[in-house]
Amino acid sequence: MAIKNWLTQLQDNGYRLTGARRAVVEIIADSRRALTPVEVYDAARDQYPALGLVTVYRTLEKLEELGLIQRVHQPQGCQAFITAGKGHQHLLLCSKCGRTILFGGDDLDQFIKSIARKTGYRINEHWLQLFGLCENCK
Amino acid sequence: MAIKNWLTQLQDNGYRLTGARRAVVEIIADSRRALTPVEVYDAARDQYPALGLVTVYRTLEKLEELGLIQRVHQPQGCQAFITAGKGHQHLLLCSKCGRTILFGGDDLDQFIKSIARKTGYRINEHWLQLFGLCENCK
DNA sequence: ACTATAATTGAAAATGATTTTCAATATCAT
DNA sequence: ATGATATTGAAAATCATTTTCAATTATAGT
Repeated sequence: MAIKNWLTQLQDNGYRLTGARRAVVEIIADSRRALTPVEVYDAARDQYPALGLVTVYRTLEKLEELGLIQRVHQPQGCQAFITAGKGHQHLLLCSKCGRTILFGGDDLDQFIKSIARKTGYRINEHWLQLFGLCENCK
Repeated sequence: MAIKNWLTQLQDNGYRLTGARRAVVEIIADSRRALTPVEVYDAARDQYPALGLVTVYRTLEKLEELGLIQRVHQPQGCQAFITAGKGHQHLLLCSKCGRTILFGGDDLDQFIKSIARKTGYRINEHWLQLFGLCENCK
């Protein structure tokens, strides 16, 4: 029931609940693939036909700001979004069907610490994505 | 002397050597920051004023195809390029000045294998970027 | 060196994605 | 219910990228 929760969060942060937002949230909160704004637009119009693409952009912006979705960077382009999950998460994407798994990754800490030591950088953000074939597609 | 080498590689792959290409290669081969097409365009015109932005796009395309540069995905956008280096490399970017370090990362193998086991995916590509502050900026 | 051929060029136009503007509409605290 | 104000979608504006095309230029063969 991520949908209810997301809607509540929008409201708690001073945003109004509208049909357009409900439709966008329903599509993206439940998706197990990263979706582009246009894909969200097309899917959400089944439920809310008056929806405008501009509103999709604006809603995605707010959901990202609240940390509910994250941008997914792929070889073909970087304008797709997917659920952010709790805490820091990494992505594993199927390059054939797009199905995506989120997984935690604090196991990386050791690795990152050693890079920081070697380079002298203070590392404060990292960003890992894995690509491959899921069980169905391989 | 990466420049000479890059030019040779272009030629060896059947591409002609032109002033425009020389200028683009000189800028990007030596940069320690990721550059957008427009940044390359502006910088390269010092040396070759007749250069067109279209040619920058086309040259970057070829350099990427030859594996000499790689696309850099950043929070602000994904259209910047930087030297690819040899073998598989990861990026460490300074979020303030943009200075970028490339480092190898086969230390990740263990981590990736365990994810593959847990998820059932066959993982064939990965992609890690670290962000932080370099020694000067921190 | 010279020539013929095909690759390459830059300008302009076309495309595609995203953002801005704006008047009409819908939400929600009262 | 009402009114203040956030939100909406359409159209226009903007911005990055790609395509088209005629002119130019690199290079292989002479």
